[in-house]
Amino acid sequence: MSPENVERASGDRLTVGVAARLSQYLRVLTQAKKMGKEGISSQEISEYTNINATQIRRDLSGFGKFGKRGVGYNVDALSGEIRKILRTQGQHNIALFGAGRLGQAVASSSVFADHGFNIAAAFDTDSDKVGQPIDGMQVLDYESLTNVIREKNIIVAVLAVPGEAAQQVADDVVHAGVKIIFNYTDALLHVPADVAVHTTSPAVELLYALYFYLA
Amino acid sequence: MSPENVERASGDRLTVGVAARLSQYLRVLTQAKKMGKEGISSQEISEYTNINATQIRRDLSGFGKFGKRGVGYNVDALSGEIRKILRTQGQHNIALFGAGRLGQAVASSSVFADHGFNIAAAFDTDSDKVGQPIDGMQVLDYESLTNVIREKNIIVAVLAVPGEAAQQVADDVVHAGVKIIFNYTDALLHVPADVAVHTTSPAVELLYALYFYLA
DNA sequence: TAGATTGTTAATCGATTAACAATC
DNA sequence: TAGATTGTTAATCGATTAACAATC
Repeated sequence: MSPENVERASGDRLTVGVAARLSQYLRVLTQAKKMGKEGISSQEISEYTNINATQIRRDLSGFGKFGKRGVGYNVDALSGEIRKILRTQGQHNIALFGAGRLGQAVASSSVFADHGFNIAAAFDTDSDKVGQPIDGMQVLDYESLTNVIREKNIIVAVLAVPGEAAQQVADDVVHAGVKIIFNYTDALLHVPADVAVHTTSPAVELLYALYFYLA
Repeated sequence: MSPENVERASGDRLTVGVAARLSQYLRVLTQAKKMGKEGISSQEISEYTNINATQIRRDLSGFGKFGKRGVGYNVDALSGEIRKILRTQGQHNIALFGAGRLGQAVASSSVFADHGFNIAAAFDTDSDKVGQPIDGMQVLDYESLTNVIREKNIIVAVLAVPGEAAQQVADDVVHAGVKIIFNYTDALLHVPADVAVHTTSPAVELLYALYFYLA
């Protein structure tokens, strides 16, 4: 083991860049496995992530020799190693807010389940939606959020509500103990410093892809 | 103007990093305007994007002096400047594939419209959905995609179809001339080198947020 | 004037890339 | 053996950060 590996193994935090890239590799590996692929090369991962193949090999070799020269990486084995590094081998309960079309789409998708995230509760303020089924669960009354979040030890909230309601929901879930908010709305959310907000912005990614197409 | 500005103004391509960050700033500015904000500081933009405030000022000052010391930036003016830099002032037609819950959620959202993207056509293979209204349009038959894409000069396709159908749709839209694919499915898409694929992966972002929460 | 925030520099750190020996 | 791909080095480039004068 190189000195660098010893440091890493001894529990240093990953840099933001490394953690983000490892997560990307895991997405590709998870999907590759679903598609029945057993092996994969750094070049293939590169094509799916737009991350340089040398960078990928460099990131991985910082934690061990996971590949076979001339062959590539084993999909299952590499997935396991990355999960270990990211310490995300367990299941995590998450809460979904908003049982509209977007909320239903999120609930019925396998993207969260594939990565160990279990939608443990879904909430809506609309009394017509409360009690209705959503992905095998019942939509819960928004008023019950604090108790449910505490009971089920939920630290991740997914916001699929109207933009106007987003800040109120953010305030309420933070008060109940949520530390990570995944924001599907376009609202700019104010949260305490110890809470992380991730906002999806498809249009932003398009803008930027378009620049490189037009230029 | 510094030599660097002269270079930029003369038509050099932005680096990937700069273009990505400018797009982020534009998302915040667009939303800040919606919320009635007239001015904004680099510190505020930093809070919403998780990009360092010095980095933001540095990025912007490479193109001109857009701010006022002691005051900050004017939201409208700065939006305009960034749009100029990204050359995305016009309207762009995009095509939506899949009129299920996710497709409907995408169509009824304002995220694309806010940034000048006009959903000019929506397609589905399900004959029950074809002809039905979606966000003021009619869902079109999937078979008509090639003609519609060429007629409306569409270079961006948004995929909200089942994962199993994604590669076929990608092949078809590429054949019709699409250059940018926004992939909401979990499929790993094979496309020619001149086509850009952007895959949204909420679970990946959660994984990585969770790492920093757990560590 | 006092407070705030930009624009800019300089130093450091991490990402990117090409190249290639090692080895499957 | 021949071909392929990893693991690793070294050089370069861009991102990050602290610091602070300029100035609103």
